[in-house]
Amino acid sequence: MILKNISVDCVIFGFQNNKINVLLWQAEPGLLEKFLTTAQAYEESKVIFEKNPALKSDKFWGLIGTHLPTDEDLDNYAKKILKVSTGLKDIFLKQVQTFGNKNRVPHYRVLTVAYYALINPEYHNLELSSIAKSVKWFEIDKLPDLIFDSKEIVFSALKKLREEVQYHPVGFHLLPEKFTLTQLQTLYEVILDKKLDTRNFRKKIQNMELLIDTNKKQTNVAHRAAKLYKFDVSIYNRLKEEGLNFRI
Amino acid sequence: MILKNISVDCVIFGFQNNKINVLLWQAEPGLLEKFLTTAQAYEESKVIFEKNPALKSDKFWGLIGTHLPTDEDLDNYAKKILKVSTGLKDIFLKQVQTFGNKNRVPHYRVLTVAYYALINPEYHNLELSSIAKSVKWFEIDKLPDLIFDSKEIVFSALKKLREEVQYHPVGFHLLPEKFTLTQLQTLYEVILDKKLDTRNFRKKIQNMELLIDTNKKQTNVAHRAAKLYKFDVSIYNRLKEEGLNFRI
DNA sequence: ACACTTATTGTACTTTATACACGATTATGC
DNA sequence: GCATAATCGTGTATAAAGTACAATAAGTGT
Repeated sequence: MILKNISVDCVIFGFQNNKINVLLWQAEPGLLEKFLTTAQAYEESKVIFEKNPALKSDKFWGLIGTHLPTDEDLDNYAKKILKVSTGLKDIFLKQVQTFGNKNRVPHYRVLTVAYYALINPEYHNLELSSIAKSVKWFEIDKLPDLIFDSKEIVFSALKKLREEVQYHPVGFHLLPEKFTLTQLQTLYEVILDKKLDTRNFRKKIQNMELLIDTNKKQTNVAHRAAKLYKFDVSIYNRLKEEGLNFRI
Repeated sequence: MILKNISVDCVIFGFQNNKINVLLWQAEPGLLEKFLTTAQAYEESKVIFEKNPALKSDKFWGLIGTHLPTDEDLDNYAKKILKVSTGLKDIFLKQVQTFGNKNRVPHYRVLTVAYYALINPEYHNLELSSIAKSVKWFEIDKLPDLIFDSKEIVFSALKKLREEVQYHPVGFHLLPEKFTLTQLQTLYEVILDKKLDTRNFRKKIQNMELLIDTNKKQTNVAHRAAKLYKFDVSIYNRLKEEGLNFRI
């Protein structure tokens, strides 16, 4: 059984080509349910799709999500959706908010609990996902038309990420395991939409003592190779508890 | 019609006797609905109560809230609940998160969208509320047993308030229109659960240029009367946009 | 006048933020 | 092998903000 009035949608962020990207899909009736839940829920979900022509449109992209089954915990179901749509587990995932205006979706009443996820580009394995054919990355400032209020949800999630990144060490989930200081700086610049001073940025980061020099360097770059760093997990965990100040 | 799987609950915070207080009630079947919605919804809600003996218990206190009707916007309905339960409107109100574990409420499946509200003690007019007889203030560290996972919801809301207060000018909603610097400091001390240095606190606040001296003083106090301040609304609004840094 | 209670204020020191520019290193093309 | 192109990596001086700390002022009540 599914809860017809409740959907769970994921705003999946990636960081590619020095841009924030969002993973979207063209909803195919019942596709997610096939991998996530029971045959009955699959059928129920197809009925909902049939009744709502707007949902079937292949002209519109939307957020990856589906109705919540009665026998699933909310947070955990969001994790499952991520697993099915990216092929990955143990991804950073956080609830954004619940959208519940009465006319946000035509013809039927549904509340959407939105989550956002951050994906490390090193482990993008979309080929391994169950719905690989229907999904695609879009740069955040080049989004296509989105169905219903999905664009509002994306930008609410982005706003939340932007706030979060200033006080908690979350942005790091968007980086590969080993990364350069320039990558880290660019990530912050992109999320905060602000140019940062390199020397001051490095001073600040290094004062946190969060980074460990891996003694490795970039290879195959046509310029001076940058050092590669990784995170000190124990300090990372402490900062996650205590918060950090990255209002720059 | 009401959405049987969705409830909206409000964690209403007040600041009295130098303590954070929470407004709770002993749910009476259909009471809120009577004032909020249609006769039909009232009947439906009573049926839900009848089917779930735990909901009728008068041994337990709980959060003020009810099921969401199909024809109400989510955020707006939370506002209505506040109006009915406190007699006040234009109250600070913010969504906390949605709680959706499958077994959080016995015998039926319900997601709770939680909000928190901050009430200015000057305008407590609980006598004027429609459900005045069933509600009561409790100090946050002397809560009674709460029904279901309500206590978890209260502390999630408190955590959210505690985070919010460090970066946005929200705590001020808990103060009367004119207040002393000592009141303001105590408020921060209570929310952050931390002793603050008076001189440094005042320096910090006054650097924000947020306060206006009303040229009035406390009366009827058996000691030197403190000056009364109010907020500069334009600077308050600017800080609401830009954020502030109150990590002390 | 005196005791009692809370309000108000300043300074020295430490830490953090900001503004700013050039030599070092690597791959490539000639 | 050497010039070029591209990015990497670093230091210092100044300003701003945070921290630690305690005496005097202004009311009320007796």
